[in-house]
Amino acid sequence: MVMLNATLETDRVQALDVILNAAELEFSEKGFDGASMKALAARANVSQSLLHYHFNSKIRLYEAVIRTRSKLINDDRLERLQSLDLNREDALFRIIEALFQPALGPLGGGRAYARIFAGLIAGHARDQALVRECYDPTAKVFVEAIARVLGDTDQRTAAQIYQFSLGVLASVLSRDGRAERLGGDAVLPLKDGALLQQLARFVVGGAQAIRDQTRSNGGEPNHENNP
Amino acid sequence: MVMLNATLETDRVQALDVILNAAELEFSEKGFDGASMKALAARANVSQSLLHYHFNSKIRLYEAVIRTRSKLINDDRLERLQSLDLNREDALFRIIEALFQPALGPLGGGRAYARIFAGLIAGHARDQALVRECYDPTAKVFVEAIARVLGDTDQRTAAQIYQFSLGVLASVLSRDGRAERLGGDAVLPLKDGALLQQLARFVVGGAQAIRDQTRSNGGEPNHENNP
DNA sequence: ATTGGTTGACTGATCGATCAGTCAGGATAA
DNA sequence: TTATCCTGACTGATCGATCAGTCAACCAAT
Repeated sequence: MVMLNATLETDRVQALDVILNAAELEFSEKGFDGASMKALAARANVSQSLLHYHFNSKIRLYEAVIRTRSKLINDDRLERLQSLDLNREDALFRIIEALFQPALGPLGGGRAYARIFAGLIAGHARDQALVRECYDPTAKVFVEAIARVLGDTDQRTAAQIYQFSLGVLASVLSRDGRAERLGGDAVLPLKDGALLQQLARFVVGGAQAIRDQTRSNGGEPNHENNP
Repeated sequence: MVMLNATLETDRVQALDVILNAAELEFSEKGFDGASMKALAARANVSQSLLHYHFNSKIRLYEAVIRTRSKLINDDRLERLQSLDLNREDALFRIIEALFQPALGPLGGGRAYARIFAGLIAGHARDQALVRECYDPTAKVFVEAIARVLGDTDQRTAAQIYQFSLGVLASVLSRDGRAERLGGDAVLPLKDGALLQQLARFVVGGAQAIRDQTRSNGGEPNHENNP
């Protein structure tokens, strides 16, 4: 009896999560417009009406998915960042790790959230306000950390490095075996740990290259064609 | 009379192009599923039936848009690549320029094709075969060029660098002012020329960082957790 | 030069299917 | 009872696609 009640209550509490998980999968595979509430409800084993009961509309459900997942990711990101010693030699590398790891790991929703994230990078008008709300605050913290670690690098350059980094991350998140395809016949995919190392190394190398160039130009990267 | 005929003939020849241009804009703004044949036809000032008359189906029209644009971009890419001296000091930088410039310039469809391209990076199952057909051949050429220029770098690593590079490109192509937003209040967007320099510098720095690390590990980047 | 047959470009009307969303009401626990 | 959770039945709108048919241009035969 107690167990039954507990189970029922657990089921009820989990009802929203079941929907959110199904929605995350559906939106990830089909995109917002491609996903249908009917298929989504079938995936969650609930009626389509229940989706509207809990989330009112398709776009609200979509936003809920992103808010939920982005909060998990960004909380993890900030926690990792705060535990870093920014004075260390490899501080930038650690910052990039802190930025990427939460998205790559199980907290990032595995493969489920990947294409949604990549879609957000694409910058659809529909998602702009949502990105502003869910990702900009954490992004600003990381941009400042990057600027500080890179020495006298200004915010603009740091923001660009951050933008580039997210692009690199997105290219890997929604991986479909293309790199392996292009690499040749018998190429095995990297394990996740090694992939993260490779990613961070690439970004750090790129960031330092930009930093060095900017410095040698006296802080003005676009000196050409300037009036 | 002659002029009238000429005008009519010109109009008829351009009809397909008008549709393709309208489709490119519509797909870019709304995505494949978000775009409707009705709105698309209205944009091209033709009847919806004409779209099916010329292209049979929505997906075929979508494929035609990508085939057309990707051919322009890739032909330009290969032409630039072939005119390079890969033995120069800055060969890698030039390769990346050859890879990015055609997508950033007017040949890349301006802003129109940007989000379609970014969407392809996202790796939707629908687009996989199309990417294979339209982009893989040129991609392989660039991967080989990167591998050669980086010295004794294997194809796998070069393919990864290529994948990262496309991610960086995509993050910039569908730009919505986020970098400027994150960079602070009074940040002006970079001019396109300077942006390309910044992009190429970042990628080259990242590529060299990966190359150096791979070399110091004896060509095996993922030495950890390996049985 | 005028006819008649043929083709290609194009459209309006309309199809069945599917879309997101609504609503009255059942089920259940407090 | 009251409140909350949930469903089946339903709606209007919109989707991509198909259809018969219009129109102008061309070609060949007279």
